[in-house]
Amino acid sequence: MARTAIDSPWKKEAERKQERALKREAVLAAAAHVFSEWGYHRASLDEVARVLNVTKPTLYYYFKNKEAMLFACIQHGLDRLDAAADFADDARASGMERLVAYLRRYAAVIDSDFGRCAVRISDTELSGQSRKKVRRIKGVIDRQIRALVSAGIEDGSIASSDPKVTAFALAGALNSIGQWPPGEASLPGVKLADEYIALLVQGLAPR
Amino acid sequence: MARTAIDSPWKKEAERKQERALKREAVLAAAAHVFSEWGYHRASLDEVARVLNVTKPTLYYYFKNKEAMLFACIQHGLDRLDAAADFADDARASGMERLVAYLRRYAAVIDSDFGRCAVRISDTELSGQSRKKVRRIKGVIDRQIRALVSAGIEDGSIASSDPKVTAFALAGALNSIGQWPPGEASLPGVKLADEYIALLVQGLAPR
DNA sequence: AAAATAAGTTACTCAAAAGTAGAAAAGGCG
DNA sequence: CGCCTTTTCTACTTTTGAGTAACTTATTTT
Repeated sequence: MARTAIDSPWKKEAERKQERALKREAVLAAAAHVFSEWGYHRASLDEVARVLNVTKPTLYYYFKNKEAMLFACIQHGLDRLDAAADFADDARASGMERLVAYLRRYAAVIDSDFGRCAVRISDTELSGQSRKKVRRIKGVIDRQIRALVSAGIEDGSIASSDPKVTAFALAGALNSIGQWPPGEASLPGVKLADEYIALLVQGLAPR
Repeated sequence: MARTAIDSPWKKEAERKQERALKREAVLAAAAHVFSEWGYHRASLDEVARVLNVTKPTLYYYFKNKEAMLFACIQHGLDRLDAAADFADDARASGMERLVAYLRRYAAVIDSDFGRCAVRISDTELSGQSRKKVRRIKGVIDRQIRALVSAGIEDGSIASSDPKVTAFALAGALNSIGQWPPGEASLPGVKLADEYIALLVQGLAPR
């Protein structure tokens, strides 16, 4: 008779590892929520713990320290922004179409706790190596946007004199969505993002 | 023989009051510089004092506490943004022309320490009455932009479906100029602002 | 010259929040 | 059961920086 997978102690260990990973993620989500609401310094770990119905030392069982939590939050947010590129890889679409698809996804990410962390909290809060990593990912994202702008210029779907500045301006405009205090908006995030993007695409001047 | 104005004790008192006011302004400028560079919480008053070649208690001779300094910085920045409206009162100009003039001035203010303080530091750092005042001024500025957008819609120089959202998006896009770390820009602030504004006016789509 | 006032300093207190040591549950496993 | 590992807690220590008390020095006024 074969041993059942359920009875295997190895399985149990994997399960526990998974539970630990889930709890770690829960800590991270709570941290992202509190950080993005209060800012990094005003956010206390006691508050993060309270949200999770645990005590502060428990958090330290999952993360080395407060900065490690912030780094993980920002990195996760940036990774999701980076992954927005997957929405822009339709080879048949024009540069403009791909850019707009990218930006819509980008805006959706920013309208989340991790996105707000990535966009609103200065990377100068991080020290040394972490800051370097964050800056690298930000550079990757910037180049993604720039590449889409350039592609649009090439195929004639976008007019821009300077892809670098345009990319920064686009990111900056969308990032400002993350500044809206939740509730102030009075518009669902997606609707708001579409209005922003429409402005950026069409411009203020009548056509 | 008449007593000379120079010997008048009253004159001297006025002079001293003026010197005190100048010093207070110097403290404020130093605070704005340090706050906008490090953020409110990471900025220490010891650092502000060091910049001025004095010691921390001296600062308390000019301001009640750290929050009062922040409030004054933000208020001053917002007042200058508000005053940008003076650049938009040419009655012969179209709504679009007046809006662009306003935005150019707005961007110039943001590219200063006080502007960066006003735009980057969350008003949730302030408590009670101060926050209320700041929010009021922000509301005034928002309505100024919105009014210009509406005027442009009326006279046909601006195309927009929603002045409220458009005003927010414009402010958000320009505010992001304040996020550029000084030096990263590699462009003089004015040039950068003009590129931003050109994008907002013309849009990405070719005409 | 003496008194009063302004301006600034040294040397502290105090509070808040990060981070830690070590005990205590909780649960699996021989 | 009794041992071992994992997880969490209580009860601290430590650090940082805001804020203050009380003294010193310079200046002005009477």
